Amino acid sequence: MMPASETAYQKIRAFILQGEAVPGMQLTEEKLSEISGVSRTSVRDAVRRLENEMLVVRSASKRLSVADWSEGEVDEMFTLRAMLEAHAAARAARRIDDDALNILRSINKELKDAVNQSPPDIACFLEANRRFHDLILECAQSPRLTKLMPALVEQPVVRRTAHQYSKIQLNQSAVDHDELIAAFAAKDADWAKSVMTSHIRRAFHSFSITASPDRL
Amino acid sequence: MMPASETAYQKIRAFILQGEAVPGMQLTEEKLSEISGVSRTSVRDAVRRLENEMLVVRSASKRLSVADWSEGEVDEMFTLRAMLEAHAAARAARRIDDDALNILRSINKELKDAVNQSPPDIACFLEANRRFHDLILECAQSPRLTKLMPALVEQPVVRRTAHQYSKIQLNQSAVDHDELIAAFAAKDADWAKSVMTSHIRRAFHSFSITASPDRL
DNA sequence: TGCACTTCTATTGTATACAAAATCACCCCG
DNA sequence: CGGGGTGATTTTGTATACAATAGAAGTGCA
Repeated sequence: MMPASETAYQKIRAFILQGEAVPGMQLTEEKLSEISGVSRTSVRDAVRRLENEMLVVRSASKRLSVADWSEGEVDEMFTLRAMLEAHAAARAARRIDDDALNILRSINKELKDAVNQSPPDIACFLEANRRFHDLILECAQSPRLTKLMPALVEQPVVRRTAHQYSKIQLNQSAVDHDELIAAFAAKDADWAKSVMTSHIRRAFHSFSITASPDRL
Repeated sequence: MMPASETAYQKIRAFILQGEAVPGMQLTEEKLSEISGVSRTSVRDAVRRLENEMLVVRSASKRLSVADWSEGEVDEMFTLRAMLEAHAAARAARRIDDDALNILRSINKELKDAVNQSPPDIACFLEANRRFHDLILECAQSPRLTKLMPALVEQPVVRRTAHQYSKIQLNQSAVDHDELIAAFAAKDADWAKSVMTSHIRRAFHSFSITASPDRL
């Protein structure tokens, strides 16, 4: 049996990321308790975690709401994420072993398979993409980096775009990943860093373009 | 009256940072509850915050202990801090106004006064230093950066060195701050970024040198 | 009508009691 | 003696009840 606070965390997180919640909407602990089916104590625990990931925010008077970030703040998020993931890639390049390298290759194969479905299997793609980046983070062997990253990925705003990626963009991701793998295989930290920076920043701009219709 | 969880947070934090706790030492919620004089509920709240700042860590079996980082992890911490504070300085340079600039000047004056005492007033220095960096962070206007920084400053390990700064090192900090202020006044983001990078990395190496005797 | 003041209600904060899980100490059996 | 299991003890997890506080709604007075 999963701990109640973990249940609450996952349910609330899904509630926020999978579209049932609207950015800016108010949340009460009572409501979240109903949604997740556990007591407020555990909900509060879960909310703490979500606060750190900046999926929910607390107003001056301690009331909770679903995070809603301005365009400028989304820019900043991608900038920080690019900095930190690039740094992680550089560290990983120096530390990665053949096992991890092979796992990366196999994950990226899954990712390509997902892209080549018609239509592309976005859920699978996102899942493989997540595992790919997570493994790199693990190879970087930096507990601090591992702690900081969750606040920079999977923001509420991301869901607006997920299903709008074009096949070309999805393919480009796979190509980027291949080049990252090459950089890792060569143990070239600078190369890995550059590729990762481009990879994240390209995703950012794809995001901006495909997301903007939402704001029209 | 301060909220109980805030009381707990401050007391436990002081307990860890001001030398009563030993890195690696085990902590129980019960013990922390006694130390802080509030119930375990509030202690758990406080502990969550401290976990995010990575001042305490949780073992696989959920037991708490005072964080204890390897040399390599301290290096990584300073590297990340240098990256993020430099980024913050660059943003601040583009956004800072005359009011904030003047406050920075006045804080740095306090800092210099503390250094010029005989012996230098370290507590005052650290306090002014903290406010200086905090104000820059505020001027950077990046909620994410603000969220991430606490995990990169005031680590348990820092206290080993605080009182070992030489007057030369303290003075160099004041000089760095002056140059930062100049960069801000000129709204030169690149300049500010470079100065901040040097500032943090110099502190890191001063730390390494003065801290190493502890490890002999 | 406008505005302060005062209930009343909704929401968060805290303590306590109990449940679950992990660790430890001990004992039994090989 | 040593290993494994079993019961006791410590420690963390969760729920519930109640307290404190913030927000909303109403009320009376100028």
